[in-house]
Amino acid sequence: MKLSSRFRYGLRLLVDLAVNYEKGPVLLRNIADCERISKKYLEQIVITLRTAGLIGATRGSKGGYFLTKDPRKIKITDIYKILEGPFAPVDCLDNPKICVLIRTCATRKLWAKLAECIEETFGGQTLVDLLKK
Amino acid sequence: MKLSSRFRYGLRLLVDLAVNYEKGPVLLRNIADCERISKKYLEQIVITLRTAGLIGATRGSKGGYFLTKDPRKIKITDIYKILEGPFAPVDCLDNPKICVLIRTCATRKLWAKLAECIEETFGGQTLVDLLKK
DNA sequence: TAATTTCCCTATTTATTATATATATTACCC
DNA sequence: GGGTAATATATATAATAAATAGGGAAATTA
Repeated sequence: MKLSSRFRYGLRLLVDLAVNYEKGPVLLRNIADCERISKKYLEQIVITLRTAGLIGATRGSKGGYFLTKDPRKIKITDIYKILEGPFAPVDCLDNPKICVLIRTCATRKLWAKLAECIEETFGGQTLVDLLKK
Repeated sequence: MKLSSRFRYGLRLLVDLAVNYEKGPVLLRNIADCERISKKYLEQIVITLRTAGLIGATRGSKGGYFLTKDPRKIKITDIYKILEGPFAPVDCLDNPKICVLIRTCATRKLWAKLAECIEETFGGQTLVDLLKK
């Protein structure tokens, strides 16, 4: 089980924005260089985050991206849901219909437990909690 | 974060073998039909499990696959390592060299915590623990 | 010997991930 | 207003991984 780089990159981007919170918008180019990520890939990720309302943008010179709310109020679990999807490690947990074998499935409970544990690991942590290190 | 179907299928296959433990070898064809999995894909998975020493096989008519040891002694974590790989949700946890940003990485600790939690979820559970349901 | 089944090698399809290209739109500043 | 710098958007391409498929060799049973 690996985290998607979509989520990893997105999270790091948000950390960068958190550092610069209230210091004005941050250039995507800078983040891409700093984090060694393709700027074009970041653009895609940024769209998702903007649609979700986590970040805003201003265009033109002196433009860039910024958090729309206090990083103390942005939970890691929210970011996870947006970029990584549901916590369930298998699709059939949330959509029992897609599996014919639900009744006899010996592993279902284990997957549910796994989903819980992942969510709990993030606990109530927010973006600022990541900065404290 | 999703589990690979490689691991899910492999685990279900092992559960089937556990049910038939000491009742003689099980046909791959039967498992494939039962579990609605491509037999050819199962063949690949089975090779890995056999190489790892978890299962054995006999060819020819009346042949098939079987567990090489008591299902009470086969831990889920072992199967995970064989089919899914390390518990770390990112590669840089086990191989710090592959990432240039280790020193400044704000998320590293979180990933370590996640790896632990995944391992602990499986706890000491074995194949038979899955059957009890 | 014939039937059955694993074993093994290779090819193909499909899906996901990541990067690249090109153009349009917006905002700032002189 | 015009130039420049940045995001916005759509699409194409490349790279990688996941899953399926084919065919035949080797072993086992009867």
